[in-house]
Amino acid sequence: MPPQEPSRRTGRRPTLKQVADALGVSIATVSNAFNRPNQLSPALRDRVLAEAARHGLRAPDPAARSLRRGRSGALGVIYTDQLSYAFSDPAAVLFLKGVSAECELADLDLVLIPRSSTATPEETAVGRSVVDGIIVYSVAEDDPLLSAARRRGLPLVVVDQPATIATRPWVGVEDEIAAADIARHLFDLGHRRVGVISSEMTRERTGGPADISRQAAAAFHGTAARLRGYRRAAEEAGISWRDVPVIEATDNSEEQGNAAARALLTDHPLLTALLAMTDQLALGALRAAEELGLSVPATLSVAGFDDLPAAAAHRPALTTVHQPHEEKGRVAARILLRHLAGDDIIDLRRALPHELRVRSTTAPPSA
Amino acid sequence: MPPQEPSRRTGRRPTLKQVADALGVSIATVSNAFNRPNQLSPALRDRVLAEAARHGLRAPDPAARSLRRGRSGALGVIYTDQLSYAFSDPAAVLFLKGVSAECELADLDLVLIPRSSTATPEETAVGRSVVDGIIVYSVAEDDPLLSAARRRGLPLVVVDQPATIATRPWVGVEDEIAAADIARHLFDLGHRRVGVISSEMTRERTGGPADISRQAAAAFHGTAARLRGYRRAAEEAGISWRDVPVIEATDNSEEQGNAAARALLTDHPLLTALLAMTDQLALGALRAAEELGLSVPATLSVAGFDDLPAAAAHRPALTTVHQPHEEKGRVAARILLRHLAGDDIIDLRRALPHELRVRSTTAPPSA
DNA sequence: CTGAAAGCGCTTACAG
DNA sequence: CTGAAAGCGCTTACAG
Repeated sequence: MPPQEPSRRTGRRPTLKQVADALGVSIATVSNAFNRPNQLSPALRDRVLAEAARHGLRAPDPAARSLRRGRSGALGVIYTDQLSYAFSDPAAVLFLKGVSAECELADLDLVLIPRSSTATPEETAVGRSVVDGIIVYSVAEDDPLLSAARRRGLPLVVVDQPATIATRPWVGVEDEIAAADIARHLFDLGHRRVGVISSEMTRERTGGPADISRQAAAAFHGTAARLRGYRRAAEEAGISWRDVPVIEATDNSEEQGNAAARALLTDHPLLTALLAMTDQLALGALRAAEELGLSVPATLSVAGFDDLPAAAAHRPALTTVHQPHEEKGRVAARILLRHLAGDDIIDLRRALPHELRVRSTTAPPSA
Repeated sequence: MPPQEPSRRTGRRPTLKQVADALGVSIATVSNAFNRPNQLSPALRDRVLAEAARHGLRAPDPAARSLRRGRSGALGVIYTDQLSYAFSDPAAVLFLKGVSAECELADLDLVLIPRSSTATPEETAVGRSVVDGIIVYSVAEDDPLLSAARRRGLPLVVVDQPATIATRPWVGVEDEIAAADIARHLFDLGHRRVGVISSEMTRERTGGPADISRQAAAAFHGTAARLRGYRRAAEEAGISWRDVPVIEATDNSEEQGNAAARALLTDHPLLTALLAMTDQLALGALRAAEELGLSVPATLSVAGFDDLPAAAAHRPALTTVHQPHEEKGRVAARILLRHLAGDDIIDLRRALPHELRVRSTTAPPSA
């Protein structure tokens, strides 16, 4: 018995077959009119297209075409966190801008893949998206979404995480070196009592003071690498890492930076400088300093990481490490495209340059 | 002859059939193991899933599933401009945040559809995306992408444009009323010589002074409606619209606001207030005033529209009209979802509230 | 320049 | 609880 269920598609879309029947030609010819214009005479093509338009058919059905062709013309992106948070994260917005610019050039859709909010395993969402490859943006090493993406067997490019054997294509910045650079800047200025405002270390948000064992558990590559960089610079300056208080934020917001700075300054009133792991956190720390009546950089130095547009715009302008967020997005998309085209995977790794930007929130300690 | 072309799919994905054959069951059973767990015994389901995992099969092929089911589990968005510009537009970013939050709740992909950069008609991109419906965000009435989207026959919800008969579902703000409100605020303060910094009127960016005939050609609904609101308030205040100079920006950036303010102030040195059609433009005008040494609001009043986060954060804080950008995104997504579910189209229209926010950039004229 | 035929991988109502 | 069969709508290599 033929299954008689009605199509779920709203409004019953027209098909190539309807157009072919109306014209008395084969569906291959209708398909060719859309896909290989020079396979048929201009006159026939015009007739086919006119008839198709009359039926309200603008293009062959995308799902059927994707199935038959084996590719969809879309790139997927998965994000650290809930998808909607990405739009509150200026670095992510710049990154997506870069990705979208490349999609535009290649005429590819950009699919933002949410984390499933349902009770089903997080794997479902990433398993179901119609995409040719996935950009994994700043996702924790132990994220089930990442393993689901890997198991799906689609080409992947990992951004801001160390590449593993399973996913060679990679783009990022030398986080450890960059972090050491900015920490060294503070130590070179003469600071000895420095506090660190760290990003989240694991997917479970604990927050608060983070001792060495907590630091060792960091699953976010970026956090772990920057912490190592800070530590290296401290030890090179002859400062024991145990003497550097580290506080962990629960998300990348100014509010968290503000709260963390207050906590640090309360517990360690002698601190002369704050090393924030992102500009958002640094901007929050700056606000805390202002509210506390501490003048920056005279009484307190503050350094960030990222060089968001807001860093240079802030008064005083924030000393930070620049990284090319938008370019990172472009490069990630380009690598994925080359990967899809079958390029040799050896070349699919790119460390992007970073640069220390000394501005007005850092100075030698006054004490 | 069977076509022998190899599948284009990278890495030869495993299929339900392979798993079924390996186990000696039907592919229907494998499908059921994924889609209707309680259609088979737990023991068999476990065996099927284990075998599938062994083959590296996490989920049924998305394109085939979309074709067969007649729906894809994805929502599309098209934007006014090049897709990558959306990420430089704070209002668009907030809007997308709202859309993505709803996608997350409904476990749907969010597909950002680019404009084709190739020579092919702009219609190709929007014709090919695998989506169940499309959100048309702030697109000009005469945009070919909009007509392409309409012709595709997919459910559409139009945002920030007037709804036409062809696309009833609609979300937006009462632009004309909101614009009249803020203009009236200026006139009530006693301003008589007011200049307008307008957003683009048509898809072709001309820029520069815009006389009444140019204004009448405005194809962007938001621009046209706000202009009408300004005009109404001016005329209610007994001011002839002909005496109100209007300058048109070529994009929604602070740079354009700065340049437009300078041009306006150069040609009309007696202006006591500037009415900017967006906060971005207003922020640029504020910068121009600062660079020109005009004190705000003592010498010059400036008003915006949108109430971006940067408006309240600016010193002095910008007087503007608040509109709920993120909420607009949420509502657009919800309406589309209800539309897809077959809800009565009558209810699918929502005007969102706006609110005048008087802050510190407006005051009575000093002259 | 045009068409017949195979098949992309899946889901579903129904029979057993 | 499990399977046979139909068919979603299309594209392609090839024959004519």
